[in-house]
Amino acid sequence: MNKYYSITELTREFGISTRTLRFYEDEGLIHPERRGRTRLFRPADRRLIQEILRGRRIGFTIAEIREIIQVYKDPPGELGQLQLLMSRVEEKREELRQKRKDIEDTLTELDNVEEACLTRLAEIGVGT
Amino acid sequence: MNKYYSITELTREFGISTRTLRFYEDEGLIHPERRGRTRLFRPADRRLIQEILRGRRIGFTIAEIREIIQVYKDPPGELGQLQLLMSRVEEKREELRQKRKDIEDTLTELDNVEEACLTRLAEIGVGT
DNA sequence: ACTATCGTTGACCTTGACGTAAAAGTCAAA
DNA sequence: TTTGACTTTTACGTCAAGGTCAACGATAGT
Repeated sequence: MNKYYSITELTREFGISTRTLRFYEDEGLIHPERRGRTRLFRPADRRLIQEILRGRRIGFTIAEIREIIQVYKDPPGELGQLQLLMSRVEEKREELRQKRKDIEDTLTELDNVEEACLTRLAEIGVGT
Repeated sequence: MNKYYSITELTREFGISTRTLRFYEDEGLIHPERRGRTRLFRPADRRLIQEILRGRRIGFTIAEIREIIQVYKDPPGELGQLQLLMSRVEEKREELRQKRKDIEDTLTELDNVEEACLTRLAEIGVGT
């Protein structure tokens, strides 16, 4: 009893549009099955979509996401390709570490904003 | 002796184009001084640009960045505005925390990719 | 005087990631 | 059988964030 998800089922779950999922298929990120013309998504497709959306949230482009998926599907066998891949992976990691630091800095900045707001609220609250 | 930075000085430092800085001025993010028509950037402008770029790296839109700058320049005095601001800040924080988690998950995933690469390299190395 | 380098404005162009609308097929419930 | 909810494809539209190009001014070096 292989479970299938319909397209709208998934759009509801993930808060995206059908256009987005069809677009991702056009872009070669996903390959749902078909019954006639209708798309049928299996659990594996669903998990892949989750990963795509995670990539999207952290700012990867469609092309980058496609590349990552490719690597998972069939990792390069040739030496030069492997070395190239590893150096690109290292680049990405550095980028992500920078991004994480940016986020942490911004989070503490938001702490300050919040504190300033609370102070202000207290002032106003006292004044009335 | 108030130091000034020229536009190209900053583009070189930050790896962006003059178009980008002029665009940011058009968008009201920065307000460099002028001598005639030429823009003169002061250290404060430079620091602001750094923060703008940090916002950009973590995926904030121009509009969001402008909003944040606004809050810093003059925090709202009215109660309702303050409460609105605080709830929006809380939203952003949640978004950033999610993003941070996404990044951490992806970083460990990249660890795995790298390891797989190394294994593969060893195989190839041994095979030849 | 000529050339380089750096600066300006203004206008249109491009790219990514979808949105939206048209026209039509499928299937279940009332 | 008609309505409603779902699905499809094709195709043009949009929006953000700049890129690119033209035409020009100021300044410095040779």
